[in-house]
Amino acid sequence: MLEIKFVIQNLLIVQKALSDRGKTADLEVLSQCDARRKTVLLELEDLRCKRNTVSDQIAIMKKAEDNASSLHLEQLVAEMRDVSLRVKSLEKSFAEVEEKLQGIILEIPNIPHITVPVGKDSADNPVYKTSGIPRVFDFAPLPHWTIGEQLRILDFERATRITGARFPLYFGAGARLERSLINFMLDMHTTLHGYTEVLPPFIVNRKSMTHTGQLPKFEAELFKLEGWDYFLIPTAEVPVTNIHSDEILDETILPICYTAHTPCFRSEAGSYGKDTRGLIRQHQFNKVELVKFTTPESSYDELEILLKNAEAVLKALQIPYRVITLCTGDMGFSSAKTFDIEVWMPAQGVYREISSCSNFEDFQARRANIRFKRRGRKGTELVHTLNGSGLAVGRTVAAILENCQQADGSVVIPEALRPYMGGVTSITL
RNA sequence: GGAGGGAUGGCUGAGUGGUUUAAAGCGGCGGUCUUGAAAACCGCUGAGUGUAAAAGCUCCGUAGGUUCGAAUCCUACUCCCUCCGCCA
Repeated sequence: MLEIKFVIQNLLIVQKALSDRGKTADLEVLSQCDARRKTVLLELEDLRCKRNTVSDQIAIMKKAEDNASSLHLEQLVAEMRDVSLRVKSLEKSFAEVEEKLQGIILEIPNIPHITVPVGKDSADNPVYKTSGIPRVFDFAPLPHWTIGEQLRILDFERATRITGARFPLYFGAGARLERSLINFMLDMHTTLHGYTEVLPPFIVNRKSMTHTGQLPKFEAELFKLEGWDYFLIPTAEVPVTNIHSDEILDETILPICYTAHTPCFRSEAGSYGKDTRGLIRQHQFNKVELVKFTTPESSYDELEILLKNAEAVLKALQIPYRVITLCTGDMGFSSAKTFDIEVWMPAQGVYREISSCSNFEDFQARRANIRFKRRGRKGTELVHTLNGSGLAVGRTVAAILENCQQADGSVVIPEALRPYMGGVTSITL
């Protein structure tokens, strides 16, 4: 959420940010509401002040029990009865205009950072860096779903029987590969990169979803629990960022770095027909997430570090990837700047997103009321929040299957992962 | 599911209708003393909004209600704790 005061004072900046994103918002109505809010509040505070002072007077008079002033007292009480009614009616008007204001401001996306390239969609995302050289195959590489089914470690058909389309079902070495990757990633981030491991709830309330920006605008993307105002998490970002909502943190404990493995649930509304095969686009998938809370002045340095921490996983697995900077039109609602890591998928011959690392600046912190206090300074400031996938686990399995496949149909396990696989060096039938 | 207790500032915790603008302690900041530190002592110290700075206003789990006036009384809800039952 942007600060209303900032939006009112910088209408042109916000207008440009919106159009760069290819979005619109009713800023006209917003400034009207803000003006009305001010008028109502002014009158309301005036009346409340009067009520407070006269009520104190009444208290003093009652204590004095001065009979001579009892008539005057009755008059005052009668007058205050009227004032009180007007206060109530103004409070109602205030609440109404405030609600309208909140409704608008909650649906305005974050302002892209100055370094974010302006562009319309994913075609305009510039490459930030490339790592590793795609392997040259002396046979036609198979897509991961074919490899997985041939090795009998993935079974999409039976998964459909259990639930429906777009749910995963792993067997044997496949299930173990997924589990190994989760442990491998968590171990790397906790021991090498200084993150604290967290195991959060997989179901959150409406407030938490609003804090991180999934709501109120994107409810269609979420799975909601019937009979509850609870949702399945689409990413660990939601529960982990909300760990510190409504808190005032001490400057000295920043940055706070958390890593968490959770399953993620997405309805993938509007994605019918996209990536219908394989592990790329599922309603349920595992992800290891990285979340940071930082001071405003360090958040962009921390974003670079976060990105490197995520990259380190693919580097260790020796799988080629590239990093792109998302342009204004392709960036998520809450983000000020996002890097996507895209892993090489040889069967399709394309790079596919496997991680998304973002700095939200104070956008989520303002919604979630996450502040920090500097030593020896009055007042509080909003923290900056960041997060990134480190990495999407299902997609990593897909990348390993495709990049490490052999002519005989087997898949060689990357060396770094072998200790987690009980020393297994390759998956064969 | 049944019974009872509770929710107050960064933390602990007093406060059952009005000159209390929420006591006190801890923590934090500053000072005195000291070569330095600790201890002791003194002072300052909730969050927002608003202002040039003030004043003012809001906030005692949330939402309503009663009242001239509510942390305090009433109603509903949420969450937490204890005990019983069930249970991985």
